[in-house]
Amino acid sequence: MSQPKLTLRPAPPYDFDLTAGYLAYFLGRYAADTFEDGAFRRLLDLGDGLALVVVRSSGTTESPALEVELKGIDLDQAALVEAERQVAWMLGVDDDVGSFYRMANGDPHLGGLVRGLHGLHTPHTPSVYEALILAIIGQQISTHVARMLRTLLIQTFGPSVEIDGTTYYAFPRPETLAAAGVSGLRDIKFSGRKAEYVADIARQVATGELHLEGLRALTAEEVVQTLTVLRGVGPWTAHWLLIRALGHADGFPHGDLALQRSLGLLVNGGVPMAPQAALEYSQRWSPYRSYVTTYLFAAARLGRLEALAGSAEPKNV
DNA sequence: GGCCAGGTTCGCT
DNA sequence: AGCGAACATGGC
Repeated sequence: MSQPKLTLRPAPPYDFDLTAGYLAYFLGRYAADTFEDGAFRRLLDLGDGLALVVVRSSGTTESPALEVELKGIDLDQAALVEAERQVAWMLGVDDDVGSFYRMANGDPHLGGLVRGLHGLHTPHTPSVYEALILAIIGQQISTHVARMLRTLLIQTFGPSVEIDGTTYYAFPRPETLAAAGVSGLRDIKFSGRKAEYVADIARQVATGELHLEGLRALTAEEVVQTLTVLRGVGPWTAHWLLIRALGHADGFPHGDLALQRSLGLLVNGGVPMAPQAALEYSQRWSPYRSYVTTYLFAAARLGRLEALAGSAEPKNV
């Protein structure tokens, strides 16, 4: 059993604790991702086999370095390269926050938000498919319930392996979810509607009818157009994927309740902004709205948003 | 128990 | 086009 190691050098500034923490929703464990005791762990499904990646920081925010360990299987060179690519993508190591910071520092509301989260990069899901399934699960339900459903999905249908006494789960393959079908998903407490959406998309991906990775070649507008054709996918989900799966810089899910509240705290005297008002207001942050969204969610999850609340008068909504 | 929660679809004007 | 209601589930 080989245990290759490699080093990643993220684009500074890069705060590993913040970025990996955000990926795990600052809860230590979230779905297939864990970040505990300074180590980010995730079981990757490389097609040929499963590989547990363990990542730790060996640098600083201004001079970042990550040590990556691969455990659990004998990896050939191609799998090694693929695992490295996926980890780097997940942890946003190539994400360059410099131009966003320059914009934010000239903005009356973003300065404090950005300073408190210095070095947070946007993390990504390994596949577009994973982000899509996770996003649909998260629609309209509380973050707590969403977390429960996501964990249940992964632990029921995800490929797993036991390493050093701990069981790790990779994200379920589309053919597994397609086979589970609506009834299999209903068994793990999905609503009928969510079960239909997820089973249908999994089936389309499994058959090759839907090629989600192909979205990487498209513009943001084309991505939204393509995705919203799918049943169960609206503007919120499409924009969420721009940010979390595709690494676009200017996604903005203005239909998001939490985003409307966060924005209200930041710029609207605590009054949540209506979706259209939020969208219009956000134009001034283009083309960096994905970063604004990520930083707002990070601040909210860390309970820091109230401290940043501006004194601006409520705008008409 | 009733109400709400990090939307989307469907059926009405 | 735009608006309201239904959808289903767990937690407070």
